[in-house]
Amino acid sequence: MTTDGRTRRRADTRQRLFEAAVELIAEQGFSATTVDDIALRAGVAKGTVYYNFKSKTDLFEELLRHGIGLLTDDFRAAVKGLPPREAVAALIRSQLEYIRRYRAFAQLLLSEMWRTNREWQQTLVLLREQAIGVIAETVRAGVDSGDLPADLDVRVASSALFGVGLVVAVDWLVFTPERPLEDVEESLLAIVRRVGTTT
Amino acid sequence: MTTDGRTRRRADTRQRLFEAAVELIAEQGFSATTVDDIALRAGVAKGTVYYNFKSKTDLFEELLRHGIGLLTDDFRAAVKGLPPREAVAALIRSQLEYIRRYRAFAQLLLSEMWRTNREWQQTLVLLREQAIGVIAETVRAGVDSGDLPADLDVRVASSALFGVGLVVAVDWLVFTPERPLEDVEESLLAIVRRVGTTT
Amino acid sequence: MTTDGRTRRRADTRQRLFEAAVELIAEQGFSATTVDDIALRAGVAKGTVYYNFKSKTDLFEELLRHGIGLLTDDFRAAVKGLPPREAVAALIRSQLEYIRRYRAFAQLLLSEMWRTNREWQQTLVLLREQAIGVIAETVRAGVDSGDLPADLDVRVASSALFGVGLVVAVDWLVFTPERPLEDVEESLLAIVRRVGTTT
Amino acid sequence: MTTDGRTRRRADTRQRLFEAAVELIAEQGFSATTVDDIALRAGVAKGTVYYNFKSKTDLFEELLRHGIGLLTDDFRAAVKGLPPREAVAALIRSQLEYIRRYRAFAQLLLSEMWRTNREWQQTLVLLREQAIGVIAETVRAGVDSGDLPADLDVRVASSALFGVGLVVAVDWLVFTPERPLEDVEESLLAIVRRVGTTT
DNA sequence: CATGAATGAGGATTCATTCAT
DNA sequence: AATGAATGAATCCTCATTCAT
Repeated sequence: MTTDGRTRRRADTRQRLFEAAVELIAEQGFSATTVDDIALRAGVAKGTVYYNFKSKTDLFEELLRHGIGLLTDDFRAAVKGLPPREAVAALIRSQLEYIRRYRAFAQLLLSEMWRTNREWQQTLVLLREQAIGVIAETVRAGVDSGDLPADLDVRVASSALFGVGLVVAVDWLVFTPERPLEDVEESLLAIVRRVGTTT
Repeated sequence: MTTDGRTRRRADTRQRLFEAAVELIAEQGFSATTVDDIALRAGVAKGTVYYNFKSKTDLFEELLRHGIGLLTDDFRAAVKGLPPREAVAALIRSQLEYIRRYRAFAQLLLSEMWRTNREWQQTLVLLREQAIGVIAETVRAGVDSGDLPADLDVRVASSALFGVGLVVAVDWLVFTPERPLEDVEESLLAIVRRVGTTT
Repeated sequence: MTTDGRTRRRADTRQRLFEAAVELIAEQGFSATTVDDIALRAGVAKGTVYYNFKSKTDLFEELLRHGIGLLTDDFRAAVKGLPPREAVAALIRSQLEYIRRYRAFAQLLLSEMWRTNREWQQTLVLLREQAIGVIAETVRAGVDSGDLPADLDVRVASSALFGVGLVVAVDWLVFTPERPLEDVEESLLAIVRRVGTTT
Repeated sequence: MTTDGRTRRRADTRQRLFEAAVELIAEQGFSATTVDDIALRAGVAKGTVYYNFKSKTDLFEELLRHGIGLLTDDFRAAVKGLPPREAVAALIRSQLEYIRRYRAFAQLLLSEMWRTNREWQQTLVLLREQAIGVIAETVRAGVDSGDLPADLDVRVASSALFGVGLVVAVDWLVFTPERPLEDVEESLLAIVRRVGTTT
């Protein structure tokens, strides 16, 4: 049908724009990436970017929403039905796999997450809450079940877990991509176990 | 003497420009920060920026050099004469204190360190080597002395240590600045010890 | 019949587009009014504008033709069979009523009539001639019949009459719409009588 | 002195930009006039426009302020110390001379004054008040002195006087510039006297 | 040593127009 | 008869850089 055809065409275009934008912004940052670059890499005319998004900033915010949405979904799927101890390991694995798959998006997050005073800061903080929320639920379950120490600050620990996972994974992919994922996973697990028992 | 007066005045101006630039770039990123912004915050005329630096990029590179130079100096001072085990702890403490003091610079590093394709990438990688080099020397000494496991990948471990310290400290200062430094230090030490014994 | 249905539908659409365009152009001017705006206010898709008119300029020119055509018709109907003196009064009344009814179109005329260098200037000057022509015929009849002074410059007087009627009426509708039409009519008549006797 | 030199240079540039902008906007309207056009005609680089004005709209608003300021000054100078009857005549003469001298600005006013919904509408209405205010003072003095009928609506009469003067003068300059100013002045005076005695 | 007016290349955004459905 | 996704030229605006003072 006409409507479907049009809808699909438009959705395709948006997807292409997302992909082009993620890569470029990961490499160069938001401001250094031009709308021309994005359109060129997506293979559409510049005007098409504006037909599909209100502005460059809008495109970026939707991108953040989309990317963190996927990560949050992965997190939820990973912990589903697992006992606390295994759930934490599953989250780490899930995060690593996500970052390996969407490396550009992860780089971009790493660059923007601890900035302040950017237009999309509010959006980003909210999205961060969302992703860290899933980790926090898992950690809390661990605390409740006695698998993790009762005095653990759930918020702080979840935030740190997220951040450490992000740097370690990105550092891996950027500087020593030949290391196997399992190796990195092992290091991260060691960190978590340790943190769990001391803080 | 006149020359001295001028030299001092100029050094002052440069310092003011450094400080203004660091803060702004930490908040908004390099591209989003304008030379006008920098001059305004430093309280000088725009032309003065160009009287003191060849270009905006040049200012930024000198900034990186200056900032990482200080950090490297701190690292060296911290480990001086210490046995391996204590030296690692001293590095962590030193990094935390540095970041608490030059928080904006740390945010800026966190944002730029894992980017690719930026003009100053080469400079930054070199500077990173410099700082991580000090950590690596210490870790290697630990391996040699048997305080750290013989199969530890020194390069990887040092890089991770640097990255984890950076992200944990910045996350701390941005999201839970009320936590005492000792608390954060404790968490980082736990991580390091654990990593040391497993990887 | 199908054809009739289509024709009527099309005529409807054109009328809706005219109305939307007149209002918007009166408010903001031709250049500041976008085809998107027009389509939106008319409640049709953008493509529909181009299905019905060759271009934005074409729509505007047809609009001018249509609007001034109506005015000229009103003028002709108003003076039909009247003696010169009453005919001038009838023209004024007619112009006022027209402007009250098509206020947006009048504003638009006021804005465009004394411009130069616009694409449709030629069209507009022609249309202006047409409307002023009717006034001029009436004035000339008055001169011929001795009701108006023999040395009156018919062209100049008619042009001024038209212009003064336009500003006074629009000023009335924009700034003091509560004034009754008769009041405004009275002022205009006073002007005309006077001008008639002096120029 | 340096500061003076700079200040003067800048003021010169602004003046050149004003002159270029007035002419172009009078011919084509605000939206149809590009900043490139303005810069080109003023003989400066495009960036200079933005160094001197916040935006194209800002330039236009300052232009309106400047132009109507001059007119208001002329009005005040014209009526200074004159008895009511002569003062009105002086105002008309003053307005005509102003329009002859700044014809482009007058055309521009005629085009924008009765629009609605433009960004600078508020500014323009205020400026209009300012100019009409001087006329109103004079008219009121005439009413008070008995030179003008007691039941005259001062606001309405002043507004109409201003509008009629504007349209008659512009019509004159656009369509019959060979007519001598005195001729036009005579017509306007006739109008005013008549209006004065009837409304 | 410092200034700030001016520049122009470059980047974000708009919008009339086209065209496949 | 109508639609709306896509286009790209035109436009507004920004900003690093220069230079005369």
